[in-house]
Amino acid sequence: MNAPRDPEGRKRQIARAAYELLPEVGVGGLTHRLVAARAEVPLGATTYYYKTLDDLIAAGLAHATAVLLDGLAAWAEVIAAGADLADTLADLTADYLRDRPRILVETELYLAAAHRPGLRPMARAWIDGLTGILTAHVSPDAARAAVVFIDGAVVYALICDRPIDTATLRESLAALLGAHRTA
Amino acid sequence: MNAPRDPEGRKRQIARAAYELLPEVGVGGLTHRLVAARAEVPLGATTYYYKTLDDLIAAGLAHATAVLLDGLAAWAEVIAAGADLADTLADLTADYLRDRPRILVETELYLAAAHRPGLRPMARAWIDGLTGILTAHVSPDAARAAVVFIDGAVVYALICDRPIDTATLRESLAALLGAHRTA
Amino acid sequence: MNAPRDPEGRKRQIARAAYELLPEVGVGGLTHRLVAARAEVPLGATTYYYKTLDDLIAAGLAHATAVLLDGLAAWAEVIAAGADLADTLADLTADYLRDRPRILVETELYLAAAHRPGLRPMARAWIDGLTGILTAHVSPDAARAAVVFIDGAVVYALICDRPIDTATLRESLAALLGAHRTA
Amino acid sequence: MNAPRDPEGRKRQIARAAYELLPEVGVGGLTHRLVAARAEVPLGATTYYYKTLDDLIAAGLAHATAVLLDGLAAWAEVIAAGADLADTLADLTADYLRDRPRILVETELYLAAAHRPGLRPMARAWIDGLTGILTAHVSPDAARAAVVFIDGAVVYALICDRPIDTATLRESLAALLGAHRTA
DNA sequence: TATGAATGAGTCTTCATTCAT
DNA sequence: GATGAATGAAGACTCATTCAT
Repeated sequence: MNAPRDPEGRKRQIARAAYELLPEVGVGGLTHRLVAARAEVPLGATTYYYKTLDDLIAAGLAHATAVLLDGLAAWAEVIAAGADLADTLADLTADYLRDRPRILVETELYLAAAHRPGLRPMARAWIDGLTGILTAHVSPDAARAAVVFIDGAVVYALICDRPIDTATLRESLAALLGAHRTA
Repeated sequence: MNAPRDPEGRKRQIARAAYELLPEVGVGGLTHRLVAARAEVPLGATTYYYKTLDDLIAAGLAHATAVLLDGLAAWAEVIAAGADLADTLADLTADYLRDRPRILVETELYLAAAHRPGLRPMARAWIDGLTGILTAHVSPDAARAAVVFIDGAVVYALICDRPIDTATLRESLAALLGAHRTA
Repeated sequence: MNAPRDPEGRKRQIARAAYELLPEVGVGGLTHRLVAARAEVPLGATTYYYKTLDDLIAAGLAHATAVLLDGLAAWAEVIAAGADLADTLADLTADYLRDRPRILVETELYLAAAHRPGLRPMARAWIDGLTGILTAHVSPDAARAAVVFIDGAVVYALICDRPIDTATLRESLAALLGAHRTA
Repeated sequence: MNAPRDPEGRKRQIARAAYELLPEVGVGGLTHRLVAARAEVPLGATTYYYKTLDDLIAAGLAHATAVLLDGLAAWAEVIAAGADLADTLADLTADYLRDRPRILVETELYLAAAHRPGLRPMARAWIDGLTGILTAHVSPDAARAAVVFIDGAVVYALICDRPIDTATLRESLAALLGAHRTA
């Protein structure tokens, strides 16, 4: 599908395929063959562009991180737009929680990073990014508390089918953002 | 260590070895061989007692769940003892977050359950258990919000080396437990 | 199901289970476990009564042979009753060909006997038995030719779904029984 | 013997080894390892070219079928040459029955096809092929009867050490080819 | 006598990785 | 540069068989 004479594109295409597969098969289920098939490139291409399986996994997770950060940029805009912070954040979070592949891949990233320190900067990018955005409006502690709560809601959504509803999110986030104010 | 001809003990021994390995190698890294070596039983014993690798993983996670619930019973006692709820909970959580193998295995359980619905009841046991304990003191929504926050703190601790400090935990938990009061 | 205190019956029960399984899984698919499950006896019973898997297979095939010879006795009666030989034989054969498990197990027996000379007497029992019955009415050569044809019809039925029809059987058998007359 | 980097040849070589082993160990006794050793290729090569054991077995049986059909082509020529049909066919059959590996593998094919419908077309190739050849000279029913008889002689030869002698074959085949004439 | 536990050999199969082309 | 072939290690799993009880 992609001309062999576009190395950059090929490499991205492979990383993207790895990213797509992550929520489906998990980090432990990723293989060169699976990625090659999904990316519709020959098997050799996957090892050519990513020397080892770990590299390939890292590439998939890096792509995931990029997507997460893209999403974060959107959050930043909405939040900057100004309405009530807890409200806005609750809405954004509720939307996010409905995107199961995304929260799955985020959690895969976290757990992979827990086992391999090399991946931690990527995992922290989401946390730090969102914390940074919120810090424009509340204290760092409050911001971090909100982020922690949101990540708790993510894992909650993974196993409880029915995620926390928006109203509850709003109330909790309001409480957290309101606390620490004096800190 | 465990004499043959003690099927019950043997089976538990194997499950325990699987449990021990989970934080070290993750669900995806668990193999019959690894478990057999750790449990110091012949390879065949692992498949004799647990027909498939999935069974073996489930056994390890079930053991983990039992340990988590044990821990929860201790929490229940301390909480019942009566001091300020947010204080107590913050202390318990802070201790818990320092037990890296434990929070690793909890997260492994969550992610595994996310992929395999059959494991979800085990994953929910912790959440529901703690929620139940807290519901004796606060509204269900507040209880659940606190639990969500604690689980967020767990994944935070996994990748940020330095967990949330006790004071921040206390303040956040107090805010969450205090909110929802009217709900 | 069978009282442990009826060794003879137990042994027969196991052999019978092996026999039942043969058309389903073939000689190569027979295992102690499968037989134990089918016979509803503990695993140990299968190895207790039949030292080795080969013994167990032989027992199943011996049971099959006994069944085949029983069937042959019925044939002998019908044939002795007197109607036209080719007619009678064609009818009997047509019925037989419709009993797929039976012709499957007969062929399993043949092939197993082809590989293991020790089983050949059992395989020959059917051929020799039927030949003997027919020899009362036609020359040995004609009898044997008819038997050979019938066994050809058996393997034909195995793979062609639709067996040779009775009319064709009758005509062929009549021709074979009529030939060799001078021999 | 066969250089790597000749995929076609390699694949054929493996199929051929499987084919050679079939009369020796039977379908049930065929393993990747056995085939790899016989073909003098590494173990991985067998699974590289034939994804599953079933594929490997099918490949061996397909090779067998090809050999059978080759033999049939020779029969066609001899038969076309013209001498008395029953005579010719009896001679060809007698020769065939002396080739034990060949008749073993033919029977393995039949039985395997009995269990797995996917293999039936291969099993029928021989039957249909020979029937077709004979149909040029006699009625379809007569042709098929002769083929059935020949296959009966095959299984007979497998277990009776001494196959039917040529004279008897001739007489039986003559009778069968002569019958059905009016049909 | 009878049986469930136990095990080690052996099977299929998958895959990361290497390499010739 | 790119790729399909190639392979050896490793894994899950099955089972005949043995043996303590």
